[in-house]
Amino acid sequence: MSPSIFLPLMRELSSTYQAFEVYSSAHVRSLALTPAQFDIVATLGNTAGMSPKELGEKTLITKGTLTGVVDRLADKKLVRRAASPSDGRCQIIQLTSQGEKLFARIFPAHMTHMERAFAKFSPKELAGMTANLRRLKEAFTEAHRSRN
Amino acid sequence: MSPSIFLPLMRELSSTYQAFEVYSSAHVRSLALTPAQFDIVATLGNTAGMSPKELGEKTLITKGTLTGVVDRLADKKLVRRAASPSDGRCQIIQLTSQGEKLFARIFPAHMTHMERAFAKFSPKELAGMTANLRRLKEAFTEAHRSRN
DNA sequence: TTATTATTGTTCTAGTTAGAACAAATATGC
DNA sequence: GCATATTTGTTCTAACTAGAACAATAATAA
Repeated sequence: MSPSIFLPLMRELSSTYQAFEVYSSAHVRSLALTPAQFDIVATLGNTAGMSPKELGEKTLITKGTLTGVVDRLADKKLVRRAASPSDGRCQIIQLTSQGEKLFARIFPAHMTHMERAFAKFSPKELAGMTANLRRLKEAFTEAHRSRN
Repeated sequence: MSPSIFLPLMRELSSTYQAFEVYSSAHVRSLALTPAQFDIVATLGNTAGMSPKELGEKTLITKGTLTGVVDRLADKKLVRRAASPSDGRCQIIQLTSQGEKLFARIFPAHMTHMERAFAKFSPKELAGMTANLRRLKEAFTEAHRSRN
């Protein structure tokens, strides 16, 4: 297969994700959070908390990075670390009441911001794009798993 | 519009791009380059060189970042900065002969690596996904341009 | 039990990232 | 022509990033 067949898709995936990040993070920054910090707050919202491992899986932030992001949120008193009762290695990270208040204020606002970009698509189109991306993701995952 | 309509697409775009990066960068790193460095070398390959501005536009690396990436490639003697004859503010960045040799060796190898992930899709499917992503990108770009 | 292995989270390093402030050079408006 | 505005690339800062090494804890196997 010639690269000319799939190179445009590679480029388009990168530039589309980049455009998404630019649009999303401009708003997130105006709320005095970094994109990574927003992801953590959004993921912890409306939950009883979760371990760093689970949090990293949901937000796609690797564990070495996660330690620092959670540190900074803890400095801001938005998040708290508690020991897991059942496993001495684990923690439970949860929003403080201040963090919950922030979540309640900014999460709906961010959804409203993002909605503007999707307004031109029908639910069916959105579902179709989602399904296509999922297949593409699985192709990368599978190729990565079965590499030499 | 409820976020439940577009949130899955946001998540899928992020996770698909992440899976792409993981698969691609595992190979790039085995070639002793970072993903950003590989992008620069790949973009300069088979050209007479270009300004940092143009290089940044093609690779989606912002100018502040680009200075450092080019510095490190110049330290490795893979890239050279020359003054533009027509514009005193501009430079021309080009591959050294060592950089060209590296490009000739690793670019085809990386394409072969990437091809494995796309093998299961028909050219028509790839073109369809590319077109969908382009529409999505334009929606983000348009929403960003017309933000208050 | 006891030894080995795996998991969890932190630390460390090198690098990337965006954004803002800045200096130099060019372009524009009058 | 001259003052002003824009463009270009560097520098600076704060933060994120992945990957590897590490210590503590837990799970498994003998």
